[in-house]
Amino acid sequence: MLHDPAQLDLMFQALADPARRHMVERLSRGPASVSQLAEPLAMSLSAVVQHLNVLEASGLVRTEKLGRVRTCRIEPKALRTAEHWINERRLTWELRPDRLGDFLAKTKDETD
Amino acid sequence: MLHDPAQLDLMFQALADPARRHMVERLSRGPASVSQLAEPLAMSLSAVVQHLNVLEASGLVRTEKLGRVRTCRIEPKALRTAEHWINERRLTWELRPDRLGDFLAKTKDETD
DNA sequence: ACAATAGTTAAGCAAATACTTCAGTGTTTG
DNA sequence: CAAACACTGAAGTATTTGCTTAACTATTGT
Repeated sequence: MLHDPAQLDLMFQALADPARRHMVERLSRGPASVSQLAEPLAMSLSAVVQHLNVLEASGLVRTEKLGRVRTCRIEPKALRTAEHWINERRLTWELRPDRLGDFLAKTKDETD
Repeated sequence: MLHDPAQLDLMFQALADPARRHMVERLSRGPASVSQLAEPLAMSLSAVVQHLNVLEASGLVRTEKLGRVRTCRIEPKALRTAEHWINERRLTWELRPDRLGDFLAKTKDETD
């Protein structure tokens, strides 16, 4: 389960845009067509398709075309990969011997 | 604990570059100076400073100057914010009533 | 068959990125 | 005090991004 730098580039880049995060957010509540994804966004359908291609290239979203409708869904495994990369760095820091005290204090009374 | 879109933009954008992830990775193992961060990277010190400014603007890294040395350290709270945004979307998807079966099956035998 | 629907593709453009080099600014050290 | 050190900032440049419009390709409904 090694982290491929190129895929991380694509995933974080994909998540760095508010329109694309909006699309991911929508898809987290269930599959949707391109037009459904486009509907709440203030931009052309063409722009939405381009964003969708970025998401698909990153692996965060998978799409499938049936007839004239392209149905999009989230790929939880990819989300998990991005999540995991961040989590590893955070824990490496928080579990350092000299920081462990701070960490335990924080997790105890959940002031964080 | 609402997610500020602009900050998420900056954080994911910051993480979308391999050099900046390398710097975060280094910093997760402990604080470092600018030159120490630059040492393993094949680019000018000036470029590294620019990357560092991106990281600092995103809130992922905090720096402090003492004498002529700028010491950089990771900001775990910011990492957690990014991590949390992804985690929320993934769980929203995985805990959908109609998907719950799949999710439970997967977490049970850890095939994932 | 015809029109409406759903999406795709290409071209073009302004703005943002990821560097470079070069010329500084303070800060230690000998 | 002078040289080395650790950055810092500005300017320039090539590439990438995030759109737009417009023309096009399939499907589906009447």
